[in-house]
Amino acid sequence: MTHHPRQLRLLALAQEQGTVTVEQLAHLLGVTLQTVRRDVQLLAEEGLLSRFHGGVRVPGSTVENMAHQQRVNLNAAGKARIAQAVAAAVPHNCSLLLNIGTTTEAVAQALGQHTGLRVITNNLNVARILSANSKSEVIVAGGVVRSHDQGIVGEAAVDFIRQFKVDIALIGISGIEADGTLRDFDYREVKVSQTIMAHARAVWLAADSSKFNRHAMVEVAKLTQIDRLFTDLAPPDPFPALLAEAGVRVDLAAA
Amino acid sequence: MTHHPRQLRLLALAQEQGTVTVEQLAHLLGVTLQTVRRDVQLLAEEGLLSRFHGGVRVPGSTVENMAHQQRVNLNAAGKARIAQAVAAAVPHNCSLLLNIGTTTEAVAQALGQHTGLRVITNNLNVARILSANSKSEVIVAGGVVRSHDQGIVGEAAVDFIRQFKVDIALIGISGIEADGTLRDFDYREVKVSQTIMAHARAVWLAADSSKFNRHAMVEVAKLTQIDRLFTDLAPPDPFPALLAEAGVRVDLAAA
DNA sequence: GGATTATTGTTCGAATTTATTCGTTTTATA
DNA sequence: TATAAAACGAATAAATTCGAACAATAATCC
Repeated sequence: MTHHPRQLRLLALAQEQGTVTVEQLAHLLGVTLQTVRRDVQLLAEEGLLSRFHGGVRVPGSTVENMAHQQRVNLNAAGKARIAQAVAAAVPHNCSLLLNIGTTTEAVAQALGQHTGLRVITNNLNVARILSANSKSEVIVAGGVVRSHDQGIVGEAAVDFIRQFKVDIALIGISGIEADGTLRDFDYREVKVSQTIMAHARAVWLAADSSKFNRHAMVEVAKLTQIDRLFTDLAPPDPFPALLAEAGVRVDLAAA
Repeated sequence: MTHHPRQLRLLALAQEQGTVTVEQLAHLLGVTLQTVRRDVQLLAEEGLLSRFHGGVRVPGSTVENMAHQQRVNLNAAGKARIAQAVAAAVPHNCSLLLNIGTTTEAVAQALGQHTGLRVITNNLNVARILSANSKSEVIVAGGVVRSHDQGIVGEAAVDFIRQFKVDIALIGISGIEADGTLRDFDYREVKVSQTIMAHARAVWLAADSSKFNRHAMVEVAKLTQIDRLFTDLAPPDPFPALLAEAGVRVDLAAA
């Protein structure tokens, strides 16, 4: 006798939301609190869930990636819309390079239904999300794992990525400045991102509205190197002019 | 005796819908609940269906994703004890290679408090677990991600690992046979494991009691290549003699 | 055609699951 | 720290589902 479908739905809900209250679960599943508690107890005993007073969370979400989880939640709705737009633009059976960033992770999630993709990434979260989709092949770059965001950086990652040439590079970024430069915080990550861009036939940038005029130290690239920009709100001045001048096609994933 | 057409239709319906209740099936097939139950019992015994209270599901639709989690729970207590023993034997500030396997994941968990470790792995779960511990450096091998267990296999991973030479290789394995061979199921994973062993000054094997006399296809190594074995129960005959002959030091992590 | 076997439907007690109630434990707030 | 509110888990009753036994029907064989 295997799990009841309701229990699987419960697990899926927990996976989706990260944490869910017992009350939410009872409402979403259409059963009483007590039934939810029974299911939760069972699933927790099997190690499929961790529970806390009032609800459950996916197991193994330590304090460490909570900081990361919170970043994921920053403008989550906007990122999800961007991710949907990107996914809609990505054809089946093509090759992709994805770099580090919560936006690219959202895109990975949205690419779950694609078939025949070949995805190369230096982001362990992207690898984990996409490898659950057995219809696509996931290749992860080797190198040192950065603890705070599970990103792989360093010379080894750069060398690894140099082996490939893909259809589309999908880049997330920390900030876009008014002078038309894309910037990031970590020097090593910048090296990887530059390599990714150099080894793709097209470069797409996914950046939610909070990235405009946000300052970061290290220059990754110029806007002119970008082919398409996916964002959730119309960029503020002076970016529309800059983008037009750089020949960047802008895809607005509005609410 | 082959299957009744009705049973084939039942299977098709289950495939279509993912999950179906017994009642739905009775209605759709135009037979009584009892007949459906008889069919369902038969098909479930043949492994063609998984049943739950009230209905059935195709085996391995949603459940497949949980397979890994469930394997983690197999003899979880034994694995945890082994992991503690291994962690106690690993000195601080040393370099390690960890391969794929739920036991090595348990070890990774147990190594969380060590400082100054340098860990190289082809297991994304190990990387995730250990990268949360910022006092150690985690290096992940590059290559194709195997979806069912987040392991990295293939030529790229082998090449990557060849760059290093570490103090200790910690190996998990699928089965240990009575002829003194260590075996695994996936040919590509075997290649990685062999490379890991070749690039370490000492080879430690972590294997819970269920691995003895368990059959797997591909030979990874001989017992003679192992320096230490960590297990949770005294090995059955003829392994004590074999281990002594091979000069393997056995560490028993008993309850 | 008649006897035998296999399959399906019916009935009913056993087992499982769910909802309700209530005392206990945990968490939040003054 | 004391108090109130919320969440938890145990117990029980109601509802649902399961499986076994047996009768009815269909299929097969001589």
